[in-house]
This record gives sequence, C-alpha cells and structure tokens, in this order.
Amino acid sequence: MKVEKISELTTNRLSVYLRCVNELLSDGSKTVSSEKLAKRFHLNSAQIRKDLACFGEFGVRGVGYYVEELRDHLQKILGLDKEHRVAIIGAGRLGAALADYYGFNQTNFEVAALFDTDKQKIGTLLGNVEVFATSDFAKIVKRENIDVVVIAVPAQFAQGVLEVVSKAGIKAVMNFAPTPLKVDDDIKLKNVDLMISLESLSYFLATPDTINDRS
Amino acid sequence: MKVEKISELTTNRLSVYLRCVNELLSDGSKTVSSEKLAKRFHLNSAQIRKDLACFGEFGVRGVGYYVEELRDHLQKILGLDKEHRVAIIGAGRLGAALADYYGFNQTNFEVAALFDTDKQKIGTLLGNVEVFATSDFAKIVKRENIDVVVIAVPAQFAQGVLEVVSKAGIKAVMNFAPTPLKVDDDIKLKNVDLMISLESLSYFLATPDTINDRS
DNA sequence: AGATGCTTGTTACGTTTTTCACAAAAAAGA
DNA sequence: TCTTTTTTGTGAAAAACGTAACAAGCATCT
Repeated sequence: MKVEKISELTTNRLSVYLRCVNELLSDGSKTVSSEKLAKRFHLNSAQIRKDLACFGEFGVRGVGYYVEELRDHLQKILGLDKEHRVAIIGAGRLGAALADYYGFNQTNFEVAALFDTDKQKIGTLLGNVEVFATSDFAKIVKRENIDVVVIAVPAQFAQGVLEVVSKAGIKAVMNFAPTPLKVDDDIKLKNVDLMISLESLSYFLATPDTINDRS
Repeated sequence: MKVEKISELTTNRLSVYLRCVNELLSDGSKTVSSEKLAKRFHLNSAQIRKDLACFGEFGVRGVGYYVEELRDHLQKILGLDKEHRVAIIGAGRLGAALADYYGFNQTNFEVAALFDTDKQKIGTLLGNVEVFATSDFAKIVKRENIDVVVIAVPAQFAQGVLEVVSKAGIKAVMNFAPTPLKVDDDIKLKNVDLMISLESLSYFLATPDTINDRS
C-alpha cells in the first residue's frame, strides 16, 4: 500500500468502480478479478489494481476481490458510509431540477434546503424541500447540519455566494455557474461547467478529423 | 505552430480563455499579455501561450495579444462562429432545466426540440420548446437541422437512446445519465457525471488531509 | 506435501501533460 | 541607429499518469 497523494483522477475512477461493483452485486457475483472487471466495463486491469492498492490490500491472490467486501471498502473510502446533507443555492430551474435529481437524493445524500433571494420563492416548497432566504444561509446550515453546497445561481452572483458559503464553514462545494471562482485552499470546489462541455462538442464538429478518446 | 494532435485538455482550456478574454473585452482592454491573463485568472502563462500556439501565431512579441482578435480566433477555433441546434432527450426536470439553461440558449446554441416517450408530455411546450415523441427523432433532427444532442434520460434507457441518436447521424452527444455508454469512434460523447462529482466531494470530506488542486 | 494455475500488489517503463527557461522578435527610448 | 524592454513561441526538463511485466501469495489438484 502506497501512502502518496491520491490524485483526483484516481478517486473519480473509484466512483466508477463502485458503480461496476454494484452492478456485479445485483448479478449475484461473489468474487471478481481485476481482469474480469476490466473486460466487462472497458477498463484497464492494472489501473484498477493500482487504484485500489492505494487504500489497502483488498484482494486475495489467486481469487480476486470479494465483491461485497470491495463495495463496502469503496463506500467507506468515498465517505459514502456517512449521511451528507446538501443545500442548493439558486432555486431557479436548474436548482429545482437538481433538488429532484436522483443522484442528489440517493441513500447517502439528501437535499435539505434550497436558497434564493427572490421573496416570491422564499418560504415555498419545491418538491419536498423548503426555499430559504440566502441571508439566512449560515443559520440554516447549522440547524440542518448541511455539509455539501451546490451553487446554481447566475454567473455574476457566484463569487459572492461562494463567500457566504465559505464563511458558514462549508468545505465542499459544487459549482454550476460558468465562471472561474476563487476559493481558499481548504475548500474543495468542484466545477461542473456545461459551457465547456458544449463548446468541446462544438470544437469537435468544427474539427471532425479528431480521433475520439474517452471523455 | 505545431501540427500535432490537440488534446481535450487543451480545447477545454480554450473555452476558459475565451471566457476570460470576453471579460477583458467588457473591461475595455485592447491588448493582453499571457502573463496578465495568467495572473488575473490563476492560470499558467506558458500554458496559455502553448495552447494558443497550437492554432497559429496570434500574439505579437513585446505587445501580447490583441484582445478582440484573440476572441475572434478562439470563437472560430471552437466552432462558435456557426449556429448549433440542440435537441434534449428526456423532458423530465433535468431536461426542462437544461432547455431553460442560459448556456444552452446562448448566441450560438439554440434548443430546438425536446424528446420524450411520455404521451402526456408529447405535443406540449416546455418553455418555448416543443416536446416530440422519441420515435420521431430522426425525422425532427432533419427537419430542425439539429447537430448536438443532450441525453437526459434515466440510466437504464441511455444506451438505447444513444443508438437512436447515432442512427440519425448525430456526431456530438452530451450524456447526463450516470452510466458508461458504448459508442462509435466517429461520435463525440461528452459525459457529465454529477454522481462522480458529488462522490468526489464526499471523498474530500472523508479525507480532509488532501491538498486542493484545480478541479 | 509438492506442483500447477491463477491473480494480486508493485516495480519498471513509456507516454502525456505541465512547467521552466530562453532565443527570437517587436516596440520604445536614447 | 543602437540599446533596452517586453513578450512571444518553443525546445528541453520535470511531473503526472497509464500500461506492461512479473515476483509473491493463495488455492486447488494430484
């Protein structure tokens, strides 16, 4: 087992592995080798082994990995054995869609609050989730034990919102606003930039002589 | 100027540069050096120069880049000088939010059609966009000149939808379904996986001794 | 128990990506 | 005109990442 810095590329793959392992579980497999995993899901077996080895020796030589055990390890590593409570700032269409989004309401994630500055929306329910005033953010975060925040406001407000979020002590932020944000080093900011993805498609259409690699 | 294969990391950065340059333009700057760009937007100046140099010699030594000219070049490279017409498959909350999303209705992108299999939704308008039957996909794609498709259906239907899309001759696809899709090499598939992003935040919270790098 | 087969964990290697460093080129000032 | 200043474009070094290869470990069979 290595004790180096784990790259984000590695942890992203762990999510993928977890998904694959869950699929294997519903098929009823008891064990799986890195080779079988790789074949089935178009991955590289050496990479799977290397990624997993960063966190311990989960496999058994000559056997492979015990699927259920591997699932548990991956969940633990990814922090999915704990509840996460999510707040979404921006109760527009995107915020509403995200509040409703399957992934944001899976077993270990729950959308606990929406925030907006529009007085018309404050106090209403969107799905099952109440919309609060952004000015009450810090208070609600404490009351509702929120630890993950999604920014779904227009680009020009994103930096200001991020500062509110940061001051409330939140350490994990997902940003949908298509703008680069400045943030302290102790906060994890994950940008989901749909414009970049769209423009990447546009580039491909404008330059079709490109070979397709894994997105 | 190099004539090598351009990596996706490079083209993604071009989108970022374009955004930065647009911001400079509204500030009224005429020229900008790679160093100033880098300082202001937390980038690396050598990387900016190298990325741009892949596509020509846009800069002037001793001066920098002419901002307006650079903007035009970037737009051209990214194919943003042409209209793109977008179809979204899946008229659930996510599809609806995307149809309404600013970025998808910017100058050069227009959401031209939504698709769903739910008879209740077919024929209705969502925002300004009509919802069509997925079975009519190929027909509407031709009629509406659609060249970009967004898949916003539940994971278990995504692969099937992708095949319909592929058969209709579409070459650029953005996928929101959290599942790995198989696709021909001549199609550009861009996955936007919110679960991976969320789980990456969860990992960070479970392992706070991590140093934050650029997401 | 010993030999055989399978699969991991890890090292070594190759490739890609980023960063550094500087010659070449343009502009400005003497 | 010549020197100084600025900033590009790019080759070379460094870092990060991915793939291949294999010794070490476990299980099974004889």
